[in-house]
Order: sequence, then C-alpha cells, then structure tokens
Amino acid sequence: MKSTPVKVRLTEVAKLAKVSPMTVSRALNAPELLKPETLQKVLKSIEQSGYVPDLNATSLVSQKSHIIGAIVPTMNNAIFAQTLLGLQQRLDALGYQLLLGQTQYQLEQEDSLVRAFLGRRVDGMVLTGSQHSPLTRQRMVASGIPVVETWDLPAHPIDMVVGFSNLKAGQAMAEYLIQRGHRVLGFVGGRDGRTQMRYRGFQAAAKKAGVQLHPVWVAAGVQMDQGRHAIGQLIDARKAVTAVFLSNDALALSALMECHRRRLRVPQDMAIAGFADLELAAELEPALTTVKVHATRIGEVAADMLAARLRGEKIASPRVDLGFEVMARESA
Amino acid sequence: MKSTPVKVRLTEVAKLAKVSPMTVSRALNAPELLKPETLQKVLKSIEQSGYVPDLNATSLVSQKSHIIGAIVPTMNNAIFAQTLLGLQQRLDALGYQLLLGQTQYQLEQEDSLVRAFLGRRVDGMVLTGSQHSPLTRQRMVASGIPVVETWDLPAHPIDMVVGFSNLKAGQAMAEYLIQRGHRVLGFVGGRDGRTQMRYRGFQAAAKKAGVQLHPVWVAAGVQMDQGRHAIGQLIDARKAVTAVFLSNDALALSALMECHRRRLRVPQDMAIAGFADLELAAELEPALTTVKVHATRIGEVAADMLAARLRGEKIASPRVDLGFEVMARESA
DNA sequence: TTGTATGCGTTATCAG
DNA sequence: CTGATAACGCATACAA
Repeated sequence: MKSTPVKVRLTEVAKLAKVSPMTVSRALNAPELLKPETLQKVLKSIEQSGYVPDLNATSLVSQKSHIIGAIVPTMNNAIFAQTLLGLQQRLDALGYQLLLGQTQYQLEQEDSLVRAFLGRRVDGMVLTGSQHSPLTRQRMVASGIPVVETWDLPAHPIDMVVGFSNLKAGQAMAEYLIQRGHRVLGFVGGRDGRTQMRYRGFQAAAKKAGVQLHPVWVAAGVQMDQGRHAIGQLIDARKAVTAVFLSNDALALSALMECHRRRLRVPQDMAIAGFADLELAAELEPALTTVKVHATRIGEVAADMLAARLRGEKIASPRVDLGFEVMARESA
Repeated sequence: MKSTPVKVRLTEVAKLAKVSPMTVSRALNAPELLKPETLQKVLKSIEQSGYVPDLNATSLVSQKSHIIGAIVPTMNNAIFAQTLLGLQQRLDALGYQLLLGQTQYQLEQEDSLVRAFLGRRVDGMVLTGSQHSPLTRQRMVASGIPVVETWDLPAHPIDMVVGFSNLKAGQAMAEYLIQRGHRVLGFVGGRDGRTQMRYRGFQAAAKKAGVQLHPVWVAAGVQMDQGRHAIGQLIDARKAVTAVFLSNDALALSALMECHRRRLRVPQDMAIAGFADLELAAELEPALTTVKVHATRIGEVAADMLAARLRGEKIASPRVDLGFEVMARESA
C-alpha cells in the first residue's frame, strides 16, 4: 500500500519556510552564507517535507553527473567482482555513484554500453582490458572524459591504465614450474585477450627452456567444469604432462578435484596452478599455487585516478603497474 | 592524448541540418513523423557531429530516468553477483540501466544509498533481504516508485517480493540430514537476517526430531576461512557432531577441505552441507550437498516485476516464491 | 544576508 | 510535416 507520492521540489520547501528557492538551495550547498536562524528554518522545512534534491537537474546545470560508468565482462566471476568492490567502495567515499554494465565478453555490447553511459553524461569511465572496438575508442576519446583501462598495460592506452603485465605473469608461472623440474607443461584458458597474453608469456618461457607445451582452449566466459574436462583431456592424451597452468582459479579448482577423482596425487603426479588468487585458492587441499593480482586494488586505484583527474589534478603517472606475485603453495 | 571535446547538442545538429531542434528530436524519437528526406538529412548531421542525446535532460522533462537502483550486501559474494547478473541482463533488454550500491552488511549504508538513488530519480529499486531501517522503509514508500525486495518472503513487504523461504530451506536441510541418520548436528553461519531464518528452520526441525544441535556463529560478510575454523571448533569440542550445515557454499568448501586435512572421510566421518549451489558445489570432491536457490532467476524476476509495473500493468502476484531444492550429492 | 533573472538540454504542446 | 514556446528542477551571476 503506497501513499500518494507528493513531489516536493525546491519551490515547495521554499514556500513552507517562507523564503525564496535560492535560499533553500543555499541551505544545502552553502549553509555558511545563511543567517543561522533562516538556516534552521529552512532545514526544518526540508525535514518536514522529506525533500530530496533532484540530481538530474543538478547535473544538467552543473554539467557534472557525479556518476562513473564501469564495464566488466561479467560480474559472475569473482575476480571482476573484487575489482568492482574496490571501485565502488572508493567511489562511494569520493561521492560518486556507479553505473554498471556487463558485456558477457561480447565486444558489441561494450559499444552500446559506452554509448548509453555517455548519454548519461558519466564523469568518467572504467573499462576492463585494452581490447576495444575502434568505435568505442573513438567515442571515449571524443567524449573528453577521463577513462581508466584495467587489468592490462596496453602500449597505447586510451587515457589512463591500472593493471599488470599478463605476459610477464604467464612467463613467471612457466619459469616457476620449470624451476620445479617440470619438462612437459599444459595450459588451459579462454580466448579473451588477457588470457592470450598470459599464454604468450607462458609459451615464451617454455620455448626458452626447451620445454614441451600442450595448450587446451576453452570458451571465454568459461564454465568452471571446463577445468575438469580440459585436464581430463590432457591426461587422457598421455603426453606425459606433469604440470598444468589454468588461466583462472575456478578452472584450477575444477581440475584439482578431477585429479582427486582420478586418484592422482597433486602435486606429485600432477601439479596444478591457477590464476587470480581468489580467496578459495588458499582454502583448497592441497592449497592452490596461483598468481596473485591485486584485483580489489585495481578498482581502488582506478577510482582514485578518476577522482584526481576530475579534481583537475595532474596525474603523476597515468600508467600504474600493480604487478603480480606467484603464490607458491602446495599444488605445484 | 585527447582532442578538445566539442559538446554537441540538439541545437548544433539542427544548425548543421538546417532545421529546428524539434525536428532533430523527432528524428530520434518519432522518425515516422518526418518527411523521409528531412529524416535522412538530420540523421546524417547526427552521424557527422557524433551527437549523443543528454539523457539527464530527457529524464528531467520526461520524469523518467530509465535507471533502476540495486543494493546488495556485497558483490564479493558469488551468490549476489549471480542475482545482479540476472538483473542487469534483463534490465538491459528492457532498456534500463543499473545503478549499483553495496552496504557491506551495514544498515546505515543502505539508508544513504537509498537517499542517493532517490535523488537520482531512479524509476525503481531492488533491495536485498527484508530487514531495513524504518527510514529506508519510509523513504521507499514515500517515493511511490516500485520496489522489489529479494532473497526473502517477508510477511509485510514494502511493495513486491521475489525470493524463497529461508526458514523452510533450513528446515528442509535439517530433515534431510536427520533422514540420513544423523543425530548430532552442527550449524555454521553469520548474523544476518536471512541466515538467522535458516537457522530457525534448521533448529525447529532438529528439535522436532529430538536431535542435538550445536551452532557456531561467525561474522556477517564472512571470510571463507571461517568455515575451516568453525568446523575445527566443532570437531575439537568432541560433541560427536556427525553432520554440519554451513550457511553458504564458500564456508562449506573451507570446511570440507579442513576435513580432508584432518583425514576425516566425508561423508562417513563428517557430513558437510552448504547453501546456494554455487557452480563450485558440483565440482568439489566429494560433490557438495547444498540448497539450490535460483539466484540468477531472482534477479530476472525482479527486473520483470519492475518493468511490468513501470509499464503500468497490474502485477498478477507481487509475491513470487521461487522455492529451493535440496541438492543431495556426495558430501552429506 | 537574501532575492531575481536566466539558462542547462531536452520534449510536450500548440501553431503554422 | 515542421517550427516556436514553455516547461522540467536546479544553480550561476548578479542585484538589492
């Protein structure tokens, strides 16, 4: 049961307090300019009427929406959820709101989201990755708003970047596995750009060490159970693979469990490594060796970069490399 | 490197096409009213200028923002991420955008988010759970916009509801475990309202069957490793607990792994049950017995309810019970 | 210290 | 079929 909604504007409050609309506006935005008594009077009227300023109108006149748009492939992946968590928390503290879009790994989706967000006159944008359609790039540049690309360190960013080198991360994991004595490696990952970069790094290190490498490709925006199937495939192929790097921890979990099921000892019979260092990585038995990537921090830094730019500050570095860390645990 | 952003409005496009601003507006919103030639001319100018309509202005005059606000405890929990996934996908199809907020399980946060969203003149709201401060309830009712509460089936909803009975879900799991022969049960969960309801149902069923119950309370917005600690506590207490129900799958995973670590066989020495049926539940070894709750569907239904209401349709049922399902797998 | 006029970028409405 | 005018709710700039 809802009461008839009475739309209350500045004018209504003004009448109630017997002042001009401008005085009400000032009570909210520059209270120090008002005589204490009038301020009290106005605040009381605001309270009584339940007035909530219309931010659309404010945005229209101030030319600032105080909204940041963010686009992720999917939030149904803990790793992007973490970045969004950091982003949202920081934005909240900075007085910005978050408009969210998901592409489900479809590039066209990004185009239409970018357009919609620009229509909303977002003050800034956060994009995931560095692979965008020419149209998206063009729109972003033409808009003139600050843009942060995340999860990567492209050579030619649209504007600002916070991330890490997926190439080096893949390389580091290969080197770690090789140093642990493995001579036949497996790789399992999707077809998205960041995973491809990890593979290239992994491959380069394998080649350099003269080590064999067997990749298995799964669909982007993967179902977790692809991990199980992919490692099953590698095992059944009898290529003598002794260590597999899966491009995210969810896949790695699935693969690890498949090894248990097949009574393979991890890491003795098969070493398993993941990517992301989700919370679950440390919980697994054996604990998962993986690459930690500071997902939450990426979101926080993105928010800070945008905010600094919106305050008109010069950004010390428009390219922040947060690095990564190989978390050597039990599984590899 | 950014080019100087040229703000292009309706007027600019109109000048370019040598028509009035209204004609441009019509080219976008009611093209059938225009003479084909003028339409072509205008569309060309729009294209050339890269014009993107300012939706803030549109919202101001139309009194419709085409934005839906959603508030979740945290998106760093796969289960809410799933609901958001469903919500966002459906909203996108319906032409609405998603403004997102997280409370981190803090009630005051909800108040301030609701206020901010109302200021943005969202067309509708999606809330998580049914426990809200009086202020939030009051604001929601006073706003007159459609509101959907999710993940619960409160007796006195603010407006519309989609969810399931947490009480019955808890009860069903207890009955399942009891039927499997367990006589001393453990429960691990947080202090949030929905978990409390699950506990009440679990407790009621235990009592009815004359079965012992040992609860362990962990912090809301729990860290996953609380699962490990909690079950360790139950085991060390030597209360002869043979089955533990953890209020989410993440906790259950952690508990399950702790059992492996202690060389307890699951389910023979200790049965483990979770809640949510996250993707990982089926992947675990042994596969996790849990309660499936249709998280994605909750988001979809919420979107549909809002959209129907915003189209002015009568909602057949403002209370949708999506139910749940005990997924009997190997762990219990 | 407070009030008045004006405009932000669009669309509803009414004329032509 | 197209254009002129007046709003939408607020804040900037100036006046009093």
